[in-house]
Amino acid sequence: MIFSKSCVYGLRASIYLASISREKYMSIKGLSDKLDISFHFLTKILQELTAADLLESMKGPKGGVRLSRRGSDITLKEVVEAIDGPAIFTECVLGLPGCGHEKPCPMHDMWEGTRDKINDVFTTTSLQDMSKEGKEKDLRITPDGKFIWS
Amino acid sequence: MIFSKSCVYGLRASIYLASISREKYMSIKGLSDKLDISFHFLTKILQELTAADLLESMKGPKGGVRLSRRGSDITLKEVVEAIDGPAIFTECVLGLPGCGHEKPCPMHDMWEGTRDKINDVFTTTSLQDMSKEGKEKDLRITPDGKFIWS
DNA sequence: ATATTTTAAGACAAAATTGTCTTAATTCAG
DNA sequence: CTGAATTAAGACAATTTTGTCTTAAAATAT
Repeated sequence: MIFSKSCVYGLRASIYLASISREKYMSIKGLSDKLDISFHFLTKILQELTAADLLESMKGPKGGVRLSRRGSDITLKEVVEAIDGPAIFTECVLGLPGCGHEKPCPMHDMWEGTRDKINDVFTTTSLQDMSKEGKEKDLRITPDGKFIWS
Repeated sequence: MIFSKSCVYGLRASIYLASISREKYMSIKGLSDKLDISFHFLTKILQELTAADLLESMKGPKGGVRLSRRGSDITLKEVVEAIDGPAIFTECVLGLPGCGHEKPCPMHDMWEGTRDKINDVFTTTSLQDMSKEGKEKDLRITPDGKFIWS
């Protein structure tokens, strides 16, 4: 899998959050029900996004999480980096430290262009782009078909 | 990391094998020393490549492993698929089963082009391409600088 | 034939990831 | 102020990945 499960869950949750009002907080329990993800596990993942200042959280009744900025202003790359780190956007395929233009590995040249493309699409795509796409076309963001955007 | 460690080790080993004579078998011990990979772990990985008919193995003195076809005729994709499976070349970023043109997820369109590009470069690049690149330019395929192609 | 070298196979251990649970801290409602 | 709802934090368990070790099987050389 290209991203860890944590990262996929983080993407699903943040894309969904971009589809609802940013005024109110949404409870993690509500999110975990909606997205069919274990509540406690999702809590831990969202804490990472909160620590990365992509989400804001609030305790107590009426508490929950919400995007800290407009969905149009948060890129998919930011979410991925907050959870899986920057490796996918920067790292050598063979995992060689310091691999780069100066000191490449044999796969460097064939991979660099593709890696840059991955970086590009994740940098230029916002959470809002994804939530809009999903909501307008009524696409699912969970394995089962039960998910609804409303 | 984009590929599992097993997969990276398998790539390093098969690229190296493409740089030497296909007549003789190279012992896994020799490979593991050269590539600085645990002997037993590498053995298991190479068994997967042998099971996938990318390598041939021979027991006993003078035994070892060698490419089962010319290095120019084995793609990087075959090696990756034999170890990590086809997911990276086919799978949805959000991990949704059945995600595709018919039944996409919100990320499908933005990802498909990049995924196809990954598929392309791994399909059109052979083990020989990589070993030639590495040998001619004397590039490393291990983290330390001790590796030598000769 | 026998001993040596080497891969094959699989049990086992360690580490990382994924998932669960409990307790504490904070916020809101009455 | 008190109680209920909710996130924060971290201990713990399960699973997967990574790595090690032992024994068996096969091939070579003498």
